[in-house]
Amino acid sequence: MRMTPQRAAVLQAVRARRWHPSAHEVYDVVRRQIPKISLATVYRNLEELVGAGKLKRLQGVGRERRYEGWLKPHYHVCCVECGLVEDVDLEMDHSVEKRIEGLTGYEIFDQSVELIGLCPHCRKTVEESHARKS
Amino acid sequence: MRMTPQRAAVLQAVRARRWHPSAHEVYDVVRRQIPKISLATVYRNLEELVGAGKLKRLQGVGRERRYEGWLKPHYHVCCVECGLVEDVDLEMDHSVEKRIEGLTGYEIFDQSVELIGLCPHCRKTVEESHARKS
DNA sequence: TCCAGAAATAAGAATTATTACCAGAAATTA
DNA sequence: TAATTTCTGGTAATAATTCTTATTTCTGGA
Ligand SMILES: [Mn+2]
Ligand SMILES: [Mn+2]
Ligand SMILES: [Zn+2]
Ligand SMILES: [Zn+2]
Repeated sequence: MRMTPQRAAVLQAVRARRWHPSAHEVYDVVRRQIPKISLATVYRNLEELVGAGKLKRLQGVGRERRYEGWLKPHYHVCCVECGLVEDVDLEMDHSVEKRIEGLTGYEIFDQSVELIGLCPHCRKTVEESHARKS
Repeated sequence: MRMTPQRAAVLQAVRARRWHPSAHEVYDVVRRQIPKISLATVYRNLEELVGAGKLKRLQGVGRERRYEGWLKPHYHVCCVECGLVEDVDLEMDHSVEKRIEGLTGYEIFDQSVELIGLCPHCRKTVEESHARKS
């Protein structure tokens, strides 16, 4: 796999922050650097970088596919209200993997854990609207 | 929410087996009972049943949205090779939820855990192709 | 250095999954 | 019964992703 300017820009855009951009969001970022880049090139390179193990694909929260530059396994918290998906910097517990390998006969090599709830901001909003009703 | 024949058939189709059907797969099943049912009705009712807490939506593995009739929280094993998603009947560990609530300020009320790997069948296929190469 | 693939690109068409819309049917209410 | 509400089937529209094709860029050997 050649490292073209387009491909490098895509990789860097996803790695940049701890962020989980969709293809279109990556496109918007990369376009500032390479204005003529095609959306199809972004899609293609995202998938190729996943294939090469340089990016991960997020288990779909929401409609679009999202990508991940932080390769270390980690938990995600997802807000059902605003759609935010944030990383949690906490050592992951892998003990369940072994147990499930024995139970199912699968060979497990990764784990995707999303904690579903309300972010601090939406929590406030929801509590206020409850108070208004009662 | 009225329980119309269409809605009941959709609910029953998802509950039937421990399976994770897409809207179109539900459509194919329900159509045998109600041949004139519209695909839009299936989509609409699936979402309404999720809203009413009678079905759950699966965190997207693959491109279509999948639905779940087994409401008890449980682990899923996903095969990267063939796309199979299976239930694991094992009591879930909820201890991490509390820890993450404290850490992030989120209010967590659900958890979605997918164990990514190879199903017993694909495992065999992959091992054989490795042997052939060497 | 020049050339012949091979690999990658931009642009846009096509495909797929989902949602929106609407007119009429069915159920509910007064 | 008549008015109102809810739901349905059919179809059009939208959004995300993939495919196609002509063109450009790169690489390794003559
Ligand atoms: Mn992450
Ligand atoms: Mn399940
Ligand atoms: Zn939020
Ligand atoms: Zn498999």
